[in-house]
Amino acid sequence: MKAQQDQLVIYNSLKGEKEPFVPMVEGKVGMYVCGPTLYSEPHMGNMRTFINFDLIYRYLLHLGFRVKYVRNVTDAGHITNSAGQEVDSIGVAAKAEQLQSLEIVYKYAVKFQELQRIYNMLPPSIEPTATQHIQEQIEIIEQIIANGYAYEVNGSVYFDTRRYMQDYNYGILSGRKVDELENETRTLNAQDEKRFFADFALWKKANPDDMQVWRSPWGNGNPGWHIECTAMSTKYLGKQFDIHGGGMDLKFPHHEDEIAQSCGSFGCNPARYWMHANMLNVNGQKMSKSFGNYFLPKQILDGTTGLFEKSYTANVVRFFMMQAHYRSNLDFTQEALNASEKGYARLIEGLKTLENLPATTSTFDVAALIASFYKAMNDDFNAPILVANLFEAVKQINLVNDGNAGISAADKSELKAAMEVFVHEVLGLAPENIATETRLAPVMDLVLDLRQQARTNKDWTTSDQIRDGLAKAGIIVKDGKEGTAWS
RNA sequence: GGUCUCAUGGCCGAGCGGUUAGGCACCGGUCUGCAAAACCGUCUACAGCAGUUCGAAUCUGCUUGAGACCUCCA
Repeated sequence: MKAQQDQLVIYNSLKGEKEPFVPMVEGKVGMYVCGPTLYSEPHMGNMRTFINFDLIYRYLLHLGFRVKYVRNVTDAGHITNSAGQEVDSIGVAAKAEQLQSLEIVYKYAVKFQELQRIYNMLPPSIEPTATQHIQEQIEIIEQIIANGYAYEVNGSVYFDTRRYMQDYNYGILSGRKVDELENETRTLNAQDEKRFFADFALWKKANPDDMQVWRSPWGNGNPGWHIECTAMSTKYLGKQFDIHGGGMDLKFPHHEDEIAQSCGSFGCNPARYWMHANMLNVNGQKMSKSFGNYFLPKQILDGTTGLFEKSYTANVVRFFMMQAHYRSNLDFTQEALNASEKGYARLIEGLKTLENLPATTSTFDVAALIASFYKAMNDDFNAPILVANLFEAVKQINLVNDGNAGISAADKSELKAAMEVFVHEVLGLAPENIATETRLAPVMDLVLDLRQQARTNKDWTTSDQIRDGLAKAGIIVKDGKEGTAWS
């Protein structure tokens, strides 16, 4: 695996190009990913980012890296809404549901955990929350002030962007230049307090109706939106670590400000590789709460999105996502989902067929095929290419199955092992639940036996009655050369 | 308005100067009581216009269209 580790290339948003991945400590990876804000149930778009980083995490683990994967949970914070007003989203949700902030957070945290299980995401090494790290945030703010890159005004603390720009490059990640940023003349509460429009809050003085308030050297208040990630990534991964990830939409201002905070307090960019996952689209537009074009991850499983005629399993949804690169937009359409459903079935069938293949002599290069799996993933986690290569394997498997190709016993077991690893462990497609099948099998044997009797007697009415009845129950009967199968 | 990204066959999507990516649909075939499913085969596209090159989906310029960010967002 060491050899494969050395082949890994990652697209670094910081430089805008792919580069060989060289971890700070050989064989180890520190990775931080911005998690959800728990004021509502994460929608499918949110999930795509987490599923993509789950893929990345899984492949790093497969390569043998010891990965420390930290993904935070935002359960506090003073933030601004689309109208430019300061709103504590969690507080708003809490008031709307007549609950305390912590109840809201916990409620959605439980849902998020459930979704992670359903979509077969590996739990991160640590899932720290903002409210558990108020002290750490305060300490970093103090350090930034001490270094001269922040100032206090009336119980709030702001990052001094102009001062910072004398020593560092603000905009290094997003490519933004401050003098090109439009100086919006919005009437923000904080506008008067800021020395410069591009300054951002590190600490906000409490409002009278705030549901959550913390004590600080500057009085009661709330931490700014960006500082929690700096505090938690530093605490668990150090002042500098290997990979920082998140959604594309966090690039600016969130990640830009994280860099500023780290440079402003410790003098270094927190991460060596910045990775950004692209958005999930519905009808060509980003899925988001504000557009209202979102649906929940569970709705697609029970067919209640209102967008699609039928439901899809979590594996199909995940497979669908794996067929697009993490840096590309992905359009969620029924036709595409149906295509994935069938493609997924073909892949899994191929895997089953492989097990029962007769061993002869190999007529195709199994080693090269397996190498192609690695080559795809080593090229910036190119899952779509991996999937294409897996289908190439399926094609060969079917050819062997039809007697038009051959595979040796040794190659067969190697291919089987490799495919199972890439399908289940790397792509994270959960093995189908065989427990249900095991329990149902005797019943199905009986039913299909009765149907076979009817067919032998050319009693097509009874035969089709059984077939259609099972179809209604979601069980598809397949008549083949060697008997009848079901699924 | 500023910054940036993208435009690929019926659909979804890889592609990073020279190989039919792949999946689904369609069509043809094998199988089948009929179906379905499965399997095999077929389908050779790169928004438009110029340019660079022996050669461009791939590089450059312009045009048109779409999207993201600039404000909470994964």
